Amino acid sequence: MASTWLSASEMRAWRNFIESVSTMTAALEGDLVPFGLTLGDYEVLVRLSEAENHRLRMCDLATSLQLSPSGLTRRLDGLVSSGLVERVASPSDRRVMFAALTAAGHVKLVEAAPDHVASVRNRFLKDLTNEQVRSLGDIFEIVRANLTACPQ
Amino acid sequence: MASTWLSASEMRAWRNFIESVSTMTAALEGDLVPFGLTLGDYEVLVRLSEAENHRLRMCDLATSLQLSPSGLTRRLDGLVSSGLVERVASPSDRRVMFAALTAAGHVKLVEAAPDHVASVRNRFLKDLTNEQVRSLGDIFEIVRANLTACPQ
DNA sequence: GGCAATTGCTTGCGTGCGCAACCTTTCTTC
DNA sequence: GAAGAAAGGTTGCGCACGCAAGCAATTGCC
Repeated sequence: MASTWLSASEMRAWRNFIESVSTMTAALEGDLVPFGLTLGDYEVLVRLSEAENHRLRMCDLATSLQLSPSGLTRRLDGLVSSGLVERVASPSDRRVMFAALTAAGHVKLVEAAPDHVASVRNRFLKDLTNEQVRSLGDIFEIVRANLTACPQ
Repeated sequence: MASTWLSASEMRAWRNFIESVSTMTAALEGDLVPFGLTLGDYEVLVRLSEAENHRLRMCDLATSLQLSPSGLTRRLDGLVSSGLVERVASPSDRRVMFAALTAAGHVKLVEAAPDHVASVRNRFLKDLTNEQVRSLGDIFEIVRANLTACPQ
């Protein structure tokens, strides 16, 4: 059961999964090009739109996006120069910067979201039964829990 | 059913999935560091080891890895200078180059494989039931089929 | 209260990769 | 068989990101 090799079933799951991930990511990325957005950019907009006052501390945003601090700084540079996000200094702690959604950023998100959602459905969920979608949720909830529990 | 938004179940599947992917990739990558290998490098060694005569044409390897031609050229540069892979000119078609596993490359793969497999199991499959693993295989087989069928 | 440790963010550097341009070899078409 | 099209690989360039170092502000400890 727990041999040093993968069983046929495990192998099948792993290979199909790995293969799907890269292809799907590329497809989702491509679907966002018409909006001038990267998948990464889109994620930023989503997190900010869900946050209180449409703003988040850089470090919180970074961990939420699983991005290094420098990575987030650079990604934000792009979004700021596109006018979708702005940096706001915190009055209470002068070390921290907030990333804040601008009006234009909110508009852009509202504009792109339906397409992106359709994209997720088309590229990912389309041919799955409700039962399979539910199962998917269960499975990756377990995987996620396991990953966060892991000693790294 | 096919609204412009994701149902709760779809949302759960999507979010857990997306979150898991990046974390898991980082973890698998980290587990290979002791061997001086990248996940990408490891994939190259696997493909070559499975190929006839332990060699593949660059272009075939590139598509198999979902990598651009230039991307593969660079990745191979690294593996060649590590001595794990060598470039072999094709006698029959002088445009093509083979990427061929060296003896050292084979040794390295045999050395790293058990750890990597354990890594996949620990980070991914560990807490899943056999039924869930089977289901995972089913699901991503469908997803893969859908993705390859998609107009891009 | 003052000095170290910590936290938060940014910058310099290196790496990996895609795209476009390029060269070479082979295939196609007449 | 010669000219154009296509296929296979590599190189120049740019971009995104991680790591280590650095700087500023805050917290902790005595």
